[in-house]
Amino acid sequence: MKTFSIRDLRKEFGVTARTLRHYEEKGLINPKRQGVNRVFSERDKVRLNLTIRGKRLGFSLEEIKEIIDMYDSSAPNDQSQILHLCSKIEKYRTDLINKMNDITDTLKLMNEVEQDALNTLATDIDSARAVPPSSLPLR
Amino acid sequence: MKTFSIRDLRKEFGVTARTLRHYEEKGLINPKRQGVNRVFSERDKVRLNLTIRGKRLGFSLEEIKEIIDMYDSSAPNDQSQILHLCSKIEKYRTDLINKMNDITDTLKLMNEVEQDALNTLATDIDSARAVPPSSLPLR
DNA sequence: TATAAAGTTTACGTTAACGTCAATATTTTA
DNA sequence: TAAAATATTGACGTTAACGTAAACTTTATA
Repeated sequence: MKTFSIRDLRKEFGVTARTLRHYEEKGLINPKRQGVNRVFSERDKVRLNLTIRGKRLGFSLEEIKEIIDMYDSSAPNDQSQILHLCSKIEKYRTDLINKMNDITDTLKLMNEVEQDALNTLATDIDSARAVPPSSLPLR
Repeated sequence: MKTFSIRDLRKEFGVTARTLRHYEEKGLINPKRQGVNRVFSERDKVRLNLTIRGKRLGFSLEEIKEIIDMYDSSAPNDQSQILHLCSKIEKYRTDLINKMNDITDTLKLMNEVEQDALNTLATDIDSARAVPPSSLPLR
């Protein structure tokens, strides 16, 4: 199994060592040790990726841990735990769908604003054409 | 023009008075005054809505201000300002599209986890059926 | 083998986004 | 008109998510 140093992860993910240690403290990643040094696994990389993705979506580290713990461990056997898992999924699913709608609404608005701006630009250019420099008074 | 008290907004948006004052300090809303009391306009409500939407998407108040200032003011006339506006829109657009992809990826993962869990549940039920109570030894 | 480079722990610092409390003013209701 | 409710301005407190600096150990390199 491949392993990675803290330097590897810093470079690959563009985060600081402090951030990685912080994520370890919060249980988001779980590097092994060689003596005192941290040794990261492929699993750590996957979880780090999911963590960064979660951050982009505005989730707290606590929420992110709950989410990636869900699909990290294999499906639970206990029936009540399965139902609990499903209800958590349902919760985050509606949250994500809401965010999705927020995004499409925002994109629409931005398109309108952009069109407005570009129209103004086009009008400016047209009116500049209508009065070419040669027709301007020479002072 | 309709106006609204701080109480109105608190109730309608489920935020505290402190939050509204904070948003005012940051320039996200701009209530007028009647004496010392704040009087909010329809425009304030729109901007508050956009602020809350921005927060759901994980933007900072500073970013949110930049965004809603974009489509709050009418299209600028100055050509360089129009281009500047368009580049800002482009920046946020790619950001939003990235978030969109993050969301769809996350939803896919969650669907898989849920299916796994539900399959486990179904298998449990089936195996329970395969050995009906009547066929169990009576102690 | 001296020395630089990389990693570790400990612990205090910082920033954003409000929370909370005190003191005061105003406004509404009994 | 007295009491209760609502609002305002400070101003300090809090939490999350790291930043930063010191002191030290280990590892790699000249």
